[in-house]
Amino acid sequence: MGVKLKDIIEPESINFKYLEGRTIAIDAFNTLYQFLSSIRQRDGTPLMDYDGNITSHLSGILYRNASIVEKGMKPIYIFDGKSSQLKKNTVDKRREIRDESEKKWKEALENHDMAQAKKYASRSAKLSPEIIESSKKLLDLMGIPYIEAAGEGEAQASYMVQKGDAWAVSSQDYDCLLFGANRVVRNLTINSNLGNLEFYELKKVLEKLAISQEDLIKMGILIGTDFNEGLYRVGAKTAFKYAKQGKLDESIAKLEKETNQNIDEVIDLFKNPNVNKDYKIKWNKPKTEEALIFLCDEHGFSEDRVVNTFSKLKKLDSSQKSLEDWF
DNA sequence: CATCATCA
DNA sequence: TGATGATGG
Repeated sequence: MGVKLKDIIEPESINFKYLEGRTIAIDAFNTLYQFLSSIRQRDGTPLMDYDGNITSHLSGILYRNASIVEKGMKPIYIFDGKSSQLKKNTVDKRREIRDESEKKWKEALENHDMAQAKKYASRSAKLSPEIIESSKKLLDLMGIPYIEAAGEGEAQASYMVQKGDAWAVSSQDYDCLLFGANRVVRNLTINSNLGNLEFYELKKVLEKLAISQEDLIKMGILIGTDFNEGLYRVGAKTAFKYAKQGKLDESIAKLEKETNQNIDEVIDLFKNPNVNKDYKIKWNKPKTEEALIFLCDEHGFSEDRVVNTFSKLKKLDSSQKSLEDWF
């Protein structure tokens, strides 16, 4: 879910042209959840191969990345590492909702209510180890690099933008702004070019609100993050009001007292996140033959489609120098 | 979600 | 040619 900052920050509207030639650090778990929840049939059944393995995520990765690369962007995927103990409540709550949704999905199917079935099926999506492994394998075959975060994927991606190794983070969550990512892209989907491709520049966000990065972190904490419960009935607007009134610290103190949480730990998690600083990024030549075995032979994809889609990946091969590298 | 076929 | 709905795996 992430921190709900939407009500106080205005996105810039951009198009793909703006992202051409840019390295985009994509939050892998965030993206995989989107694919798994939305790439489904009308009754909510995900795409599957003959053996019953879920393949929705492979479909999403294949087609979206081919398009991203064709448009001249350079994607890197960032996978979550070990999640913080502070996130335990959030993780537990999500699992509960998932399990509940799975039951409701089956109930809806028995009642032949397809709309409800689809709704609850999408909420029941979960990332199994097989899904994560097969996603990494496909990225590899496409020549797209991925990195394992030490902790939170968003923290790692944000660090990489700060270092200049990526130009922006792509994630649906606003948490990256708390982690200090200079640039964040939302809604990076193929059909987002007309209208809803959102762009946030942290520096401009802070300037416009006239607050510091630390203020933003504290506001996020008052609203509630994956790592702490927020103050009751405090959303983005109220938190911003507190910032303007100079009441952030007293509100944090109140939160600590009322909910018995150590907020210093949460602030530290955002300011000094656990990140992997030793990573390398390299785009490789796509392995089309191997991909055909993996996707078509093993997972039932159409050969024509895979061949056609892989032909869009040519730009990625860093051994093939592009024009700008020559000058 | 992304692609494809179809229809105006 | 672009909007719409079914299909993909």
